[in-house]
Amino acid sequence: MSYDFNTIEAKWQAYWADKGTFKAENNSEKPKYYVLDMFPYPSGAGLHVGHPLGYIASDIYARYKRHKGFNVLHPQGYDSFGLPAEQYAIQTGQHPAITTKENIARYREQLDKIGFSFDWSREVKTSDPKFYKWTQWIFIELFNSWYDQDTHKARSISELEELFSQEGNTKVNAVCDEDITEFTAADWSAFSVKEKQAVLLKYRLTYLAETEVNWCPQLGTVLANDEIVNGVSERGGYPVIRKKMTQWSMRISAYAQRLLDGLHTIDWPQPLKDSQTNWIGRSEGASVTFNVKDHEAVIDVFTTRPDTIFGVSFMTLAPEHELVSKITTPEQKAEVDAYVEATAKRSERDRMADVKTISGVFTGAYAEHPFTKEPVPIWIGDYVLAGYGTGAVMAVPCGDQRDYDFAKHFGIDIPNIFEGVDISEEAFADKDNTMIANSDFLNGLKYKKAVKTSIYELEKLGQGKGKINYRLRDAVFSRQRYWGEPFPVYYVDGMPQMIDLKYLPIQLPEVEKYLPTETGEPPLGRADIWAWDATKNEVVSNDLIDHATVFPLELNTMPGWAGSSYYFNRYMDADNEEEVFSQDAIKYWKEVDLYIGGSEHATGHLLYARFWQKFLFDRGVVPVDEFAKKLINQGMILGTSAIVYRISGSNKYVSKGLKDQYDVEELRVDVNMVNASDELLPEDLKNWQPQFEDAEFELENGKLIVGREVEKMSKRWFNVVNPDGICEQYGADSLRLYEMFLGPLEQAKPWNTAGITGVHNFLKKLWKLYHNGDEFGVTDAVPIKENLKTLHKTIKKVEEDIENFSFNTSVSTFMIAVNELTAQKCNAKAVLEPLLVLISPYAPHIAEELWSKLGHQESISTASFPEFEEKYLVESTKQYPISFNGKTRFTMELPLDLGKEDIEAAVMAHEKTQQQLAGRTPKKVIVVPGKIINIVG
RNA sequence: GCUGAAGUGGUGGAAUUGGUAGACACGUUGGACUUAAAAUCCAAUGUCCAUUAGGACGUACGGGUUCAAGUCCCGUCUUCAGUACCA
Repeated sequence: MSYDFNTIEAKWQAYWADKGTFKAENNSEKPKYYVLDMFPYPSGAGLHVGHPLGYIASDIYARYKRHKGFNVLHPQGYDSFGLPAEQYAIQTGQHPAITTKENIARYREQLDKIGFSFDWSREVKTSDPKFYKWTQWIFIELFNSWYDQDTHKARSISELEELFSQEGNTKVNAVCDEDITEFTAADWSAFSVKEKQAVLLKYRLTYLAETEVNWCPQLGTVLANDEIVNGVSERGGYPVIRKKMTQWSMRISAYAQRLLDGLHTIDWPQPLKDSQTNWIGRSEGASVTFNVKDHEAVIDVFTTRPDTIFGVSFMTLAPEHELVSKITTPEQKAEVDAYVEATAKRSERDRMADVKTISGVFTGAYAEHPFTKEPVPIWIGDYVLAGYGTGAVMAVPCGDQRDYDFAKHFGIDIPNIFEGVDISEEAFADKDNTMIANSDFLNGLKYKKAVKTSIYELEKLGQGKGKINYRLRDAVFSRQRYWGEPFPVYYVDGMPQMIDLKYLPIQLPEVEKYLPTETGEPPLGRADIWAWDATKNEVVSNDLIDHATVFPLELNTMPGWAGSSYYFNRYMDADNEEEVFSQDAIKYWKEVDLYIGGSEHATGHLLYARFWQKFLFDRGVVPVDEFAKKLINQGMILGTSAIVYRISGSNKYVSKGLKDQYDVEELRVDVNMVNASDELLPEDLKNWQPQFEDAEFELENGKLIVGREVEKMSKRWFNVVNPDGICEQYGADSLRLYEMFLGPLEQAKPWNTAGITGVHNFLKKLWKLYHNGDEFGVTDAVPIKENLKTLHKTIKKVEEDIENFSFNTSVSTFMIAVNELTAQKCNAKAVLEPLLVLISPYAPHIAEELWSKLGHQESISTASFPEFEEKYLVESTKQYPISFNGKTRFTMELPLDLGKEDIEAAVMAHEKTQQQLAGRTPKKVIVVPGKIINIVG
């Protein structure tokens, strides 16, 4: 009976689906364990072999944990709102919901073939109204909250109103907009409803604000910082410009410090934590206020080096700074205007590409040094970024290289305030190893002391204070797109109003086209039925808008990260229609124990999800403030492209070894045509594409050998390998084993289909081990010692491997075990039965099949992982006495697979042992089979 | 520039964390079986010297610590990833 993997796999996949084998219960005697994958965006291209890598790893771990007696939650779903479906809709008119549905069906089919132990009864789709009802609800919760810096948590907005009516806003220490004016309790009660709403909006955790945004004209939308790569849009690579728009924003900056602190409590990869730390960008320093001479205006700057304040010889404002137009003198106006205009025109990309050119213009205005009262010239320069700090710097050329270069370039003074330091060539940025000089009260002080003293003196003057600045900006939450969550928001007299949970979800309206309108409004501006009747509480036709009872609805939609910021919690109670999830469910599952996914989400999804989790924690919705205890980034699987060499100007192809004799062009060809020896059959190439029909060949040793290149798996390189094909040809178990066998989970590694025969042969050998010819061959024979040694060594190794997530080495361990047991002619059930449980997480289908042949009625997933019994590994005790010439000379720890005989043989065989042992007791003996390597001590 | 990770056969990668370097697999070569192919099985496979026995050298490069270094320390080089005028 041969190993018929296609039949076996189809049989068990149907069995698992039918019996609901992997359905998790929300209560159990067993301890819980939650294993999660980052849910996929269902793209039209389907899965390639790189996509399931992380899913296979998490599936192995989930199945392992079930064997270890845990109640395992292992769900899957789809991040199904997004740009590609919308782009496709714009081009074809096809509704994105239809495209998305088709893509999901295709994904599901592909996923099912690999034999994952997902609990599909909990499936979520972010584009499903049943799901985005709760996305809208969380948005409303954010709207109804503010951040209290005294208690370090988000609180209900009604508590804030209470505070305002009792004591105004002067004592409230909230994270809020900067343009807050103070008011008393009396003022508050005198405010109109609209005025109150306007004030509260400045405090809410999600708020409307005129913000300068990254506008991408080609995509017709706003992009978040993490959606921009090298100054162009991540998707499409289109240029991005700065533009002011009224947008919803999320006050994530309120959580900057807690997002940093939380990193210490979670087991995530260090590089990922580092990039979040950099992204949040905490820096300690001081804010300093400079008065502008002959103006009412002041310039606030942030500096990390208040100790160098006496080294200030000029100030620089970002060209976009609001004071520029106010303070520029008439003489300088023309030059300044020209410069401002020039920088605005320059795209972000140009500005980044050229960081070396120094440019700037003097405004003609002067600020006053807070201590010396000397005039400080005010310049503008594009090396100062409007988006960081206050968009203005106090320039200390002797201590900062950029200020130094600027000063040199424009011939500005470079006063030296460092003791015994030469600054004739470059700035001195080293904080330590010097003392401050020429600085009045700071003279002779070292960095730390000087910082403290300078802040103290600034505070005395009322012109500065210690400050912690974060690079993290509030996150823009509006997108001018169709295929996203609609906001549950309508506008009365220009003020946003939330729609009550009772009437959610507010579903996406139908539109004729998915493009922005001619007047530049988002696609929802095309909807005819998109107004809110506040009496009937339903969406009605725009024609009915009367601004008394029927109002316009928000036209923007939410960004891609909205749904992915809490979906992991929704899985816990995915069908709940009353609540986002029940408190019972969330208190039982609490958080994700193991989260596996790509590192590209470091500063996007993973930061936003942590932010929402902390918010929901503050509001008592979730019991823990970090959503994932442990996270692993799986490495990308790369493609191994195949290259043929065409003699330039001809249609003749030469084998790789001959290419240097000619002037050749390289052409990528479909990797699936190439065999394990890099050989390509000329016939296959001729049949592949019409351009090769008449191809001629020059072979080496009768073969056409292709060149290889490792690069990202992509259609354009013809190096995409599809998992369905692999499953058909070798089976899902082979695919699963091979993906693990390729190398360490976290590492990037190239795919090469040829190598899969190794693991495939292993499965065939495994099958044979349980069979005797055509008969099932497992017996009740008593296992011999060697059998047990092999089994227990394998248990120990595999368990260690899984706990350490080194899945690649356990595949080798299985191969060794099966080879050994085959050589030992083992057919003992006592060995072969537990061995199946070990292999089952990796190759579940074959394990189920053999398990049922052993007479089990239940799925192997209910079996418990075998215990490792040390006694079969070593003869007696760990400290084993070694006798020599009839006398016990020393005891030693035995290597795992060595017995007493091995050691004694080694000792006897070692010529020098007698001399070495004469008169001393060795501390340690290094022994390998048949040989003593060294005696120490 | 900064931060992080890593350099081991023809290839992917092992190495109980300081103890036989190259497990396991691919590929290659030879052999068995077969009319043939596929499949399967057996053997060899780091480099160099030697007919053999055996020996020398070997984990990017140069030093060091140690009875013992791929592993620890110092210096150099290279590659990959992330980030970038952050005041």
